[in-house]
Amino acid sequence: MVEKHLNLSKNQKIIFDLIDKSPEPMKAYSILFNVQKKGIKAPLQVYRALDKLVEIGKIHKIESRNAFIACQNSSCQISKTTAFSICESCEKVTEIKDNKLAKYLTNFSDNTGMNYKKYNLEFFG
Amino acid sequence: MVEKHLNLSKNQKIIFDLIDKSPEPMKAYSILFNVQKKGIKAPLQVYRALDKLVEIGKIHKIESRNAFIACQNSSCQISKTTAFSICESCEKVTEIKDNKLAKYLTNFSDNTGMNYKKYNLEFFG
DNA sequence: TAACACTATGTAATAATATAACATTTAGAA
DNA sequence: TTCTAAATGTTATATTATTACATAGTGTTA
Repeated sequence: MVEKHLNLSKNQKIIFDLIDKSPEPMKAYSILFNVQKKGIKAPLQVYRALDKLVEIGKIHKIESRNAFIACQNSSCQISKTTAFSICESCEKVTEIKDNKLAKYLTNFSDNTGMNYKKYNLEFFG
Repeated sequence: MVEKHLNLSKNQKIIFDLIDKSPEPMKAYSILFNVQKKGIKAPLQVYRALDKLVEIGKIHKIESRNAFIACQNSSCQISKTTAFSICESCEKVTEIKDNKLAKYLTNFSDNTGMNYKKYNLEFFG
């Protein structure tokens, strides 16, 4: 796991480490508040690192919460297919790793015959 | 279809009609701009109507776009299970009505054995 | 009808989330 | 070294959403 973010830049490392340690999804301005002591002063610095981390699959955005969570897949890749369970009482979010579900959704064809290599699924309960 | 929004209030009707006529998802402030001539002046009036319309299932929020679309299911109900396809080039959004998909996801159990009566799925392509 | 509860509305102010524009620096490849 | 792409720093601003408080309508029921 040491090489996990060898190729991350300084700001990206700082922000990834913070999100990775957090037990719950973090919001951008909460991240900003927490990294100000490390010299990251502006929202844009946070959003740029978040964009990059999402792009390379090290974190995911929980769209319904505008919050970010570290990828919980140990062999973390550029992942365009994501699924989460979200507790509506406690706001705990867990990434769902289920190969059958992933296969089912990746192979899903809509009524036009189109299928999709990218999706985001959020379960609530 | 006449009784479709008999029980909607004035603001809810105005805003539902606008979204229903739109060929694409509408954002809250675009809605606001479009209904100002009808006397709806403030964001909160829009958000309150949107909240209610989502709650009763007449519209859905596309979370990844912060935009709202009319329910495309003719027998529109309080719907807690939603699936959409989103074109990343043209931003066209279509609601997916697929009973097998709905059944699969409604019956899905995660590794804790938990299953979920509510979900939102967004496909991108 | 009157009293009540519930839903909806109006208005102002502000909070929270996100991006545009521009200048500079760093890291790696050629 | 030179070049290029990626990353950073900074200010300002755009976009999305909520808080707080006052008022009005709607339906129920005593």
